[in-house]
Amino acid sequence: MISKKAKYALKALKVLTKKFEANEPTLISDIAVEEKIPKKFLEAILLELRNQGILKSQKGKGGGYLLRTPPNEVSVAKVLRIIDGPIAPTPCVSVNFYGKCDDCESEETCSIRPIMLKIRNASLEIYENTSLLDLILKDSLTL
Amino acid sequence: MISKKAKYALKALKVLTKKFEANEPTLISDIAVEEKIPKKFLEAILLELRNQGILKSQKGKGGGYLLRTPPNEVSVAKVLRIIDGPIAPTPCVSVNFYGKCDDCESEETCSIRPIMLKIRNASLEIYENTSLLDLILKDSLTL
DNA sequence: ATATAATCTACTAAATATATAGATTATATA
DNA sequence: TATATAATCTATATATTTAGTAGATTATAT
Repeated sequence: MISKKAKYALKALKVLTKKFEANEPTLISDIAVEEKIPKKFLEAILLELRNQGILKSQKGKGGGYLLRTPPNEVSVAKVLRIIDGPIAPTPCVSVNFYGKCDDCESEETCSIRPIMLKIRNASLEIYENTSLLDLILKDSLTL
Repeated sequence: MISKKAKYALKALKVLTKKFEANEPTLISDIAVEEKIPKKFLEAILLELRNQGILKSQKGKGGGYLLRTPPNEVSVAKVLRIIDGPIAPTPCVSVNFYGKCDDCESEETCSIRPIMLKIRNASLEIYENTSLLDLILKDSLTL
């Protein structure tokens, strides 16, 4: 399961994706209301996305948040890694958060690693190749 | 990420799969030592697998745990659902643990649901079609 | 009767998830 | 330059989950 935080992040980014062409900052509170996200919690999420280079922000009147890059250039994988960490099901098959499993003698002989590798590959294939733009395009298609 | 508990469960089941033909009970403590799993923690895991019909047990001397059914009939999906719960990334796309997301107006218009559905399908395809027997067969191949 | 091995009951500690409250800082604009 | 605005920072709070541990009890083979 992805966290509610990650879901909130994707929903917030969806809003900013829809407003990307307009190039006008969007208020945290507007996003919070529109997507039913607790405002203070959303603040922390957007700040994190900004610090990791996904968003840019503007303080004061007329301020708010904007995507830093075009939405087709931001993958869902990137967002999930920032908010939830590893996408892989075990540390030993993670690309960005690799870690040796403390109960494992060797990765070569581990019997559960192969299936976890398959899961990781299948998940990454989808998450890496879906951009924020894709999210709203699919959105339109289902209407 | 799957929990360490789920990984322990799969490793324990791997041991029991290898010993399935012999039809002799295996001790909790033997599995614990062999797979470097805290014994008391493993006890709880095996009990859960037994209560859910994956294992059978025998008390007293000569006792221990055995697989209830042939290992090719037990999918990794079944094990993961018992130990970790849902395989799906969100409640709204879960087959066995479906639940409405409290922040969502409608599942039809949700923009992140389609990608989560894809992830679920890809994961289930792998987890459902991999049995305990497959785990050790792949194991042998990599030796 | 005894040793064995699973089972049951009851905790514990640490980490993570999901937030909330209030003070501070930067900025546009009147 | 004063003011309102809106993001940012600091500090908690609370519940749940994770990953265990300890010790008593029950069933069984010999």
